Amino acid sequence: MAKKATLKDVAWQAGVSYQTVSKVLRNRMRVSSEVRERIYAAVADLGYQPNVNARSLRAQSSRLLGYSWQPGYQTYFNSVLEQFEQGIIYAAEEFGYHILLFPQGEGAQQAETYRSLVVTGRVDGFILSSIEYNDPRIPILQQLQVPLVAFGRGPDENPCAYVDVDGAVGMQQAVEHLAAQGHQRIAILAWPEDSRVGNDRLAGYRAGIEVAGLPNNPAWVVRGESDENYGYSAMQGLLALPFALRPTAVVTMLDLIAIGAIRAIEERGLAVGRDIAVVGFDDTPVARYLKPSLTSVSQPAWEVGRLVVRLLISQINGESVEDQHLLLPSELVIRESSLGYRPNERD
Amino acid sequence: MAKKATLKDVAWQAGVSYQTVSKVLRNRMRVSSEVRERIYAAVADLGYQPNVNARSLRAQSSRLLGYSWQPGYQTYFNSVLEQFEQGIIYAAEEFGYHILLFPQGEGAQQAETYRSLVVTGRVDGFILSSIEYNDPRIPILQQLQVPLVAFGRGPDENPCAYVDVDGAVGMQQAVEHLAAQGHQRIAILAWPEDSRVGNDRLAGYRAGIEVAGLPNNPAWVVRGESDENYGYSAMQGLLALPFALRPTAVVTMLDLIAIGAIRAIEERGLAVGRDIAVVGFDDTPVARYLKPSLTSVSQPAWEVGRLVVRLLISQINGESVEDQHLLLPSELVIRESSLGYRPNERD
DNA sequence: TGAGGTTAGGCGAACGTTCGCCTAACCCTC
DNA sequence: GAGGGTTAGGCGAACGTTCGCCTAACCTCA
Repeated sequence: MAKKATLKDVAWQAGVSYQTVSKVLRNRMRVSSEVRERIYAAVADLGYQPNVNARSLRAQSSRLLGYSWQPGYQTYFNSVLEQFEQGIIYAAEEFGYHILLFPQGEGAQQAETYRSLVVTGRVDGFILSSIEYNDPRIPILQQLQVPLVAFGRGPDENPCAYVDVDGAVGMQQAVEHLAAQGHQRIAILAWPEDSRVGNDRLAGYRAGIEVAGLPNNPAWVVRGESDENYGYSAMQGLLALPFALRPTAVVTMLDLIAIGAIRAIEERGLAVGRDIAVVGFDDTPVARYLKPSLTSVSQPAWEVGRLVVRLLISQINGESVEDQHLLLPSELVIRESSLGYRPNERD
Repeated sequence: MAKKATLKDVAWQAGVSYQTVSKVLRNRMRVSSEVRERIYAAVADLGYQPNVNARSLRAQSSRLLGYSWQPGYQTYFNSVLEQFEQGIIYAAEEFGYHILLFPQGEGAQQAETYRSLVVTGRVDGFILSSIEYNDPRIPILQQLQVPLVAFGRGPDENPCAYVDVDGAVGMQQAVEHLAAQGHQRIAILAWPEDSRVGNDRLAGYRAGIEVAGLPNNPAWVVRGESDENYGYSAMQGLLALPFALRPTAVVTMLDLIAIGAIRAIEERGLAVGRDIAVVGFDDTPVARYLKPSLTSVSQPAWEVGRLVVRLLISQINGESVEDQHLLLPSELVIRESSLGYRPNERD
């Protein structure tokens, strides 16, 4: 690796002191245009770029943001987290920051990891995703008094700065859309009760049912984990209901769950859309390519990422002016799987 | 954020010079046990941890590894990349390194990004994944003469250090396993010809066919992209072949493609396993939970990650002793979807 | 013409380490 | 009891920046 150019090399070549070079490059000093040109020429010639480690030392700021997520959480179809990651990376880059990766560890050792990252000056702040009700990371980090923004709402009683997607609005849109298509009995393949995200979406479902004045039946609320087989077996269960109780539409928590449900529907010889409408969640890339294409609720994950970084950097810079709690709407994307419904009297 | 303790603070409290503290903590100096204890006591008391930025500056090494991958590449079911990421993170941590994230950018601007990362001292080396035949990143980085290890083989003529999984062996195992189950006509849902990974696996398929002495038919090699619908429609095509030519087993490039194929099979009223065997690839978590559970070829992605980091750090430390080209075997995991075959004369 | 203001640029210090050399004290040993 | 080796620890310098103060030169205007 070739020796890297330093301020002194540039200064020598331009015939000025190295501190002057530093100031000129950062527009901290007025100089004659002749000197300025000599400096820029030397910079270009030597390919000079300031050493970030020296800068970090001097400025006591590494311009690195730690990103912690829960590996294996929604490990399939996690395109939302992937988009979020992209969003934070690009937004950070715009501010001259980079993203340092560290997965959420276990228990007490976790606290030590965070402390170490902070106290050694590795990172200037933290981004957390995969937040759940009583996320252990939040109190630990708050105690360290380090800038922190989460993707997702934490415990209501002690909120840290966050950006989140309001899954309820998209879910409600989905239900209202299905009602508008003539569906009366709409089921939901929900998540376990300890999922805050799941409960928010479920609330949107209930709101939609209420607004549309549709019947409500506890049998239509099924709970399970994030896998295709849950969708498959839960749908089988719904299809086994007596015909008069059998839902004609189902909304889900994840495209993958919807895919499982579709498999059960087709196996039963019914047509998705025409006989039973299916709505996914997250609008993953597959949704568009399925046949029939899958109606899904999309999350502005990229935008969430950008905002998270914006908030975090404003915290780092000590400008705590902005509102540190943002909620972005989710949005229904209508495709074939929820269209073309023909009420059917046969079993 | 509380003021962080420095060497000088520790030294003051222990009553020695700060350089002595530095040396004692790194076992570079013999001291009386009394002094040693005073130092450790002060460290514990103040919660001292060395400032990484100062260290980086002095050592001219940031202990940061850049990780570049292609976002959106195999964006669904990318559990292999996820496991790989985990592997590099944990392995790096063991060596006191961290992973810096930056997605593969576009074109010429890309080169500048790499150069900047190197020349500013941000990273000590690079890890690349999603390598394809003529990956533009490799020559750029080689020109920068920076330590570099890839997950995947690059161009054969100018190989950089890599760790890769030999997909051919798992694919061949799959074909031989299917042959042992009595299958005679085995199809493959392959990738486009410009995919090196795909071609390697296809070669494994062909080797398996040959070893098992099975018939070969160009119609049984279908190519397409990584989505569920490709699996679905390609399988429909295979099922539409005249009965005597119709494959009784199909191997695929991805579990997601297998899921699409399964959908087509079941829609046709055939049973996966009994009528038509299906084999996925990557052994994603879904494979286990599908019904029937999915036979799949698993890749030791976590292990690949560890080895990549090992190689990279040995390069950084200038110990170029190890072999810098490692190939790990993939392995067939047999589940229900490839068992229970009953040759069938009906159409 | 000389006091005061502006301008272009220099210079010392500091951020927190690590490295290598220096020194004082002690211990042998002949 | 003087010379030489070992040991415990000190000290200056350097890594590459940024920051703030300093200074010489020139300009202005009474």
